Amino acid sequence: MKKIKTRDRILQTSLALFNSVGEPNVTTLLISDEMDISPGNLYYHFKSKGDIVEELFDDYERDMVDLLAVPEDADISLEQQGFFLHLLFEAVARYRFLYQDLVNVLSRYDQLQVRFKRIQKKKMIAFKTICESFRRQGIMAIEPEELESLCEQLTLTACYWSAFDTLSHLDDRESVDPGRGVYQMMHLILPYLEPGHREEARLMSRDYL
Amino acid sequence: MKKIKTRDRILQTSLALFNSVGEPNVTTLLISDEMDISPGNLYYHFKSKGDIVEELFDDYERDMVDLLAVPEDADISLEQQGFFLHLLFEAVARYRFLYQDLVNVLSRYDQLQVRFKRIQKKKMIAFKTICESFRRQGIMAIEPEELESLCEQLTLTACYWSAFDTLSHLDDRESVDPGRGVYQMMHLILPYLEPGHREEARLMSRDYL
DNA sequence: GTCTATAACAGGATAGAC
DNA sequence: GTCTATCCTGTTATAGAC
Repeated sequence: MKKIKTRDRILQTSLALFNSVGEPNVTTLLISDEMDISPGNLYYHFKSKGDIVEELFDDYERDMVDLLAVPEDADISLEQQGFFLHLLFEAVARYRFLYQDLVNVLSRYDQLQVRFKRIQKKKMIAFKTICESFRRQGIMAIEPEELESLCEQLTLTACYWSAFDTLSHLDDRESVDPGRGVYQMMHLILPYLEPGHREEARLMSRDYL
Repeated sequence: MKKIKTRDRILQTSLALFNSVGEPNVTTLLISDEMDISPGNLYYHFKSKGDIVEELFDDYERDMVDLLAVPEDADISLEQQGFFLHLLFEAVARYRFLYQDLVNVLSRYDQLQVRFKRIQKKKMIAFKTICESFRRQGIMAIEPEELESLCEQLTLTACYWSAFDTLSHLDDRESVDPGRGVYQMMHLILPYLEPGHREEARLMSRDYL
């Protein structure tokens, strides 16, 4: 029953508010208000709002780098891939404020831009590695040109699905179900799987609905 | 050689600035400065910045409604579909400021939210209509479940491709090439086409690169 | 570490002269 | 229609007491 340090509570509260009403709409005053501390106290722990955003981005980056370290020449199963996608969508959902106002946020904190792009590239490479593994195992049959286009599509979808989903289905930004995203990603891959494995993957995808 | 009315120049300049640096980063002062008029003059023509955004949105909505009026039971060719996609991406690129900071913009002008969602739905229906037409003509073979997922994917891609593309490839937001987007959309459809037509579509898609 | 008060500033918007 | 000057508000950030 340890009590959480104020500094950490600020990060926690900020993340929650950013995700629910959008980073640009969250003022330092709103954060301190929500926590029942004074604005001055907030500025004792962080020298600017940007610092809070950056520290949250650090966390995001760490999570992503860990997750995207896909082994180069392992045999990845369809099931493992489903699990991977699940974790990926969860991570994205945890920091969805970044994605919801991506261009805006990156334009105001431009040190983040390079780092974000680097992560995007890592994602794309991870997808490629997985597909290559599938191909080696005879699970997938795909031409190089299609592979390129598929991986771009997977990266785009991983990036924007949650924003798209909240936009079209509900009006509150509180809860996001990663399942639909995983389902959608699997359906992108499906057509390129060998007929036998395709059925297996289709059945698996339905579990995520 | 008629001279353009100030009111229209404001709309024009605003759109250009919104697209290039993002709507939230454009102040009314920046707009008037760019046009070499006074801020007061701007407010003579529009009672608020929001009004400018709304009027631009009106244009966008009109363009979209026109474009998305796809005839229910016509036989649509692959070529017509390519042309349709081309026009769609051009329209989206013209108003890309909306998409780049979608959640943010829609949260600040909430009258737009409903209208935007309505357009999104229209897009999805247009894609469905086209696919149904392909199926009737024996160009496409697809299960209902995949059709649903494909149309969602097409809608998502139409929405976010340009933002994604500018993010990953260049650093300036001035010019957007709609071609890559069309190519990518075609490659989403490709796997569901009948083998004969698939080759035709693949060749066609390359023209857009 | 936390508070209150307030400075400093930016952006949206208005008033009134020309 | 257009200008200059100015107000108002919200937001970031700091100073100094407790």
